[in-house]
Amino acid sequence: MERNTRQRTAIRAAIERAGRPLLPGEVLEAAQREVPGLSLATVYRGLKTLVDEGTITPVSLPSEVTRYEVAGHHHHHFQCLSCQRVYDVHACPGDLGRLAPAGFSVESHDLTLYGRCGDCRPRQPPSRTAR
Amino acid sequence: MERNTRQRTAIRAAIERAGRPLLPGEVLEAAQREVPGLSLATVYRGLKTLVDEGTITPVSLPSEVTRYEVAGHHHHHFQCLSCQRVYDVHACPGDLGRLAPAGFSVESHDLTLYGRCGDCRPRQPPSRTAR
DNA sequence: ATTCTAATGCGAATTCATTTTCAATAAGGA
DNA sequence: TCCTTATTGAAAATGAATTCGCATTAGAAT
Repeated sequence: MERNTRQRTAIRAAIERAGRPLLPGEVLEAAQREVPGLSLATVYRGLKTLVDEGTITPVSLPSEVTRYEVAGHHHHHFQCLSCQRVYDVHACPGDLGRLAPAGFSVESHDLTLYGRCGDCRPRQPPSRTAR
Repeated sequence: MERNTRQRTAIRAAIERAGRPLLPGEVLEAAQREVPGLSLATVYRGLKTLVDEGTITPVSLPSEVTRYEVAGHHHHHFQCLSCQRVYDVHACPGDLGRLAPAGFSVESHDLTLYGRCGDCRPRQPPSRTAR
């Protein structure tokens, strides 16, 4: 039977706190604040368990290692071109079936936006007249 | 200086003929019809050269090995859930910047549709009355 | 408290796409 | 045709992510 260990709890908590998809390494770093000795192998084992029980879902973006986030409803992602972090986008263009070639049926879609996140976007420099 | 070898020509031709992004292995298989002894290492070398000279572009989809297709304008992709082949989608929902969280700036986007391609979609079964 | 065994930490081992090494081959200019 | 060297095939080597082996630890049921 499955046990509640400190490490697995820390892994789950790290992902819930983040509110965005985390890389295995990011999960390790975050969860180590709670369980210092935590190892990467245990993170992988924990991620697998949490995915199996439906608590979290894998998030795969082009050319990126799979991240993990709390399982939930359909949404998309935004990746910052500067810090590479991934954020949820709770909006969806919807009805994209019409874009597919004739004779093809569309069942789902993935959308990734790229740009600068709030932290990495350069602040609006003060205008000359505003000084 | 760069030489025109049979193998590199076959690699380029295979990608042009396909009209869709190909995996290195698919390029190998297709180009071997022209150059039977062709090796995968040479395919990788050829792909690199063709990317560098701007003839082809890499196509990366979530959880998928990078494919290659003839370089061209902005478009998206469709992956068949049955045969895993990838097709071009020459349509775009456009203006997705509004979907991003406030304070984020969007520079580009990737969209992948999933479903059944023309070859894999089950034919409309004849209706009972049509028999 | 005792017991059973799932879970962990660590390092070694895998996996698999891609790259490199190296001797042999073949473009293509002279 | 001859020569230089880019290119190739085959096999070995990489590199990075993920998994596994195993002795040890620690949940949690009794």
